[in-house]
Amino acid sequence: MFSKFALFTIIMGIRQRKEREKEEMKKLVLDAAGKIAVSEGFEKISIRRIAEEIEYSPGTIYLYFKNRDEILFDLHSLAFQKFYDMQLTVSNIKDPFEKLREHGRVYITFGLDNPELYELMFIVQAPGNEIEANQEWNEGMKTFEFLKQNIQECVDAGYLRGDVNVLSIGMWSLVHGLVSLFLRKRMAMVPKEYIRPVLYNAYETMVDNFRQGK
Amino acid sequence: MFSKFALFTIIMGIRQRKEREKEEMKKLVLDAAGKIAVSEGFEKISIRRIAEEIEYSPGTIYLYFKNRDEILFDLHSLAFQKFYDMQLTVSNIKDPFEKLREHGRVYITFGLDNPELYELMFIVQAPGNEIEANQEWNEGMKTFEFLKQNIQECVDAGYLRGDVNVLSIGMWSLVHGLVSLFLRKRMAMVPKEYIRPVLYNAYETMVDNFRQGK
DNA sequence: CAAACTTACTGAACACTGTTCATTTTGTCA
DNA sequence: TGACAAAATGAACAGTGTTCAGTAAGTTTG
Repeated sequence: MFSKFALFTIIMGIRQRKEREKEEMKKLVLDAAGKIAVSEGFEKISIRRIAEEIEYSPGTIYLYFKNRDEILFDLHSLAFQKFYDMQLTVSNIKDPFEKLREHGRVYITFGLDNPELYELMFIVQAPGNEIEANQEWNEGMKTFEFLKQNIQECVDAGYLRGDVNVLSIGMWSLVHGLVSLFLRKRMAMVPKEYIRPVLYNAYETMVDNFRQGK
Repeated sequence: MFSKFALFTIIMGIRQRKEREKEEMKKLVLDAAGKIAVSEGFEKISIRRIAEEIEYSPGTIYLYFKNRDEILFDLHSLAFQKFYDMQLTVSNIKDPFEKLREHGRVYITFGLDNPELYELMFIVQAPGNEIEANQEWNEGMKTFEFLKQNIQECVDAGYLRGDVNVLSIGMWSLVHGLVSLFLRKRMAMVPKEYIRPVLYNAYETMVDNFRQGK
């Protein structure tokens, strides 16, 4: 017979393996869902379509996710990781205002280059339901805090005036408005081939006019 | 036998009545769809649900609309009419900048007071598909032109600097961003009971900082 | 007025969707 | 190998948009 300690170790080992296998299955599902989103659009992510992709039956997916919304929420979280990495690249810009300018450009670029991810992060209903249910949104808050920091620096340096929270919401809404109106096909006044320069131009015109002093 | 003229008159009379009846049926469908949207949310608008509401079979609806998207598009057009009426109320404000300020407030108010209509106008995919297919968006352009006029006045009066088209896209994106982030539950940093004042405040802080000279 | 024609409408059928759950298969341990 | 537990299945339920052969109602003509 095993000692109490050895038995414990074995049980914990099994538990860990099970846990690992569970995570691997979740990853399999999320990868498949992500693949479908990128190649066919996020609205084509269906349980049956994922099941087909990973060669499991539809019912199996429900052993790892409570419902479709949870899959979309997890996908949204992964998208935020990717976005956050991109966002961090502005860190090495010294001048706060120049940093803010680039910050917005990076945001718009991410939205235009990763429309399906952007939809999941900021437009699609499903992740919003989870956010509301959980009464928190760590993913969104983390990138919002990063923006706030930048805005705080701008206020401290005299580039901007006003409450940092309010200014951050305003700046975020500006870039989100630009990207989301385009993604949802409400930028009919701009020919498709000019969208990118026009969005950058609109953002920069706004942010430059916004600059105080100097 | 009838004279050629009398015969023509009769035929045209019938054609008109048929046309009228067709319009009435369309109105019946759109009213039902609008009712469902307001009471249960736009995503609950289904052909079967509308059919039940108007006491016709689902198939009948397809004799008056080519598909569900067309119903949502027509609903979106009706919403724009309502919005345009509200938008016009800022016309009597003399000072261009004061007008612009109020313009934005009216926009935000409309979005918060009519979330389902706002979704259809600026967020939901379906009307966007029609916009893209038709290569035009009269409804959106009309209200955009009205905003542009206001911005032009602001530029002429020295309140704003820059290209009118670009400035208009920027201002529109700002207010759309504020409203749509909230409607899609991405304003987690703001407690629900403060949403209205915070959105107004964010908008006004932005627009006031934006003001040139003075 | 009745027959012929036209228009309006129906509802079953097709191919989808998310989700549940009794049943079966697979894996583990004594 | 037998007993138990865990994992996976796939049929079933209630929905969705859309089509179309068939029926019912309305209109025109002989």
